[in-house]
Amino acid sequence: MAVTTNYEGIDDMVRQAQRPELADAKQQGFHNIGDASTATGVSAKMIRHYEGVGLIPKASRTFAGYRLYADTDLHRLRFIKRSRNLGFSMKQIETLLALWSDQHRASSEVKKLAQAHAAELGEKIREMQAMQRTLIDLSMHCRGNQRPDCPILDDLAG
Amino acid sequence: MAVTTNYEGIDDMVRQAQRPELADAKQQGFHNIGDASTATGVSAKMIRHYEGVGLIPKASRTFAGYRLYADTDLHRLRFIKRSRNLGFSMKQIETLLALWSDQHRASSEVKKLAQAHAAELGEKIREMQAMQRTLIDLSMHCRGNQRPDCPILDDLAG
DNA sequence: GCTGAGCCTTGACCCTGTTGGAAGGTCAAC
DNA sequence: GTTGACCTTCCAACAGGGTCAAGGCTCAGC
Repeated sequence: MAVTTNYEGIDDMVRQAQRPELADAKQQGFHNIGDASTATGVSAKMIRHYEGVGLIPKASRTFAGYRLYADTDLHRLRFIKRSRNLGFSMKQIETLLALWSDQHRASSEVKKLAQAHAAELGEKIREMQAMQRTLIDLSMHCRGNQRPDCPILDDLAG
Repeated sequence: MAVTTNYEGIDDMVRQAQRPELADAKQQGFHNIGDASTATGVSAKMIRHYEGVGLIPKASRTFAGYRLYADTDLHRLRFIKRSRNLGFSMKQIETLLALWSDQHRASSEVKKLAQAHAAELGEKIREMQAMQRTLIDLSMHCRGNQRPDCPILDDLAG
């Protein structure tokens, strides 16, 4: 079927140049998804998800289809992980990543984002504290014994 | 097709006894879903949802299929609404409703649930406060000007 | 009594945001 | 050859919000 002669191994060489074997890639400093996961603390599941929603670039693949990650990718994943630990949403992290990649960003933009998020947190904290205060208050007025009368339920019932 | 003679209006009377017209039902003190929604502050959408997940019993219907709610149903909806305002989860509310309906419950059970929820809230509040403190701390060290150097991003990057 | 306008309700479906899990198949390594 | 890691795809959770087409209800006008 081939029009030109195929020297043995040529196809393999071409393929390998584009889509390496896993062992070769690892020797060149790449990581598969499992290694990337343990190295960053981000689950493999979430790494795939982040790729799906565009938070990280599409990973290159081995010939067999395994994802490959360079050190810069791990760096990015750790950035995401730390941002999530601070409670930033995916959308906010998207912005943070863009600002991080932009060498000419103004630090005021980052500061504004961080402060806005801190304010959001403060709002939620206040709401939850109000709930907590009400619950504690109701509990204090409930004897909590074997009797059925209960001010907590009475309050919920109106 | 009918085996027996049908006196005029018999069918209507039977039907109406089981599945009334909306106007008749309203005159008897029932409410359609829109009225129930405005009376309780629970959206019609969520009333249907609560019925779907079994939090409230299946509503009776008019002949045309409209849901009908008695005052006891509104009472139950208000109970749910107040519980949600205090941050109880659906599962917790299910338990609260069961306790509410149980005339022989011990108030200690309700108190335990309320205190457990208050403790959960406290845990979340502490987490969010830690996030907030870190964010404020980082922001204080960021000049927030036109220069690109930013301790916030530096920290996120590790 | 009839018709149309303008609401209201119905069920079904998709979307939010983040993560876990399961199924069914392929690959690598021991 | 077996086992574990990885692949994709689909489903689930939470507590709702939004939208759609189809049909019911009410009231004004004729």
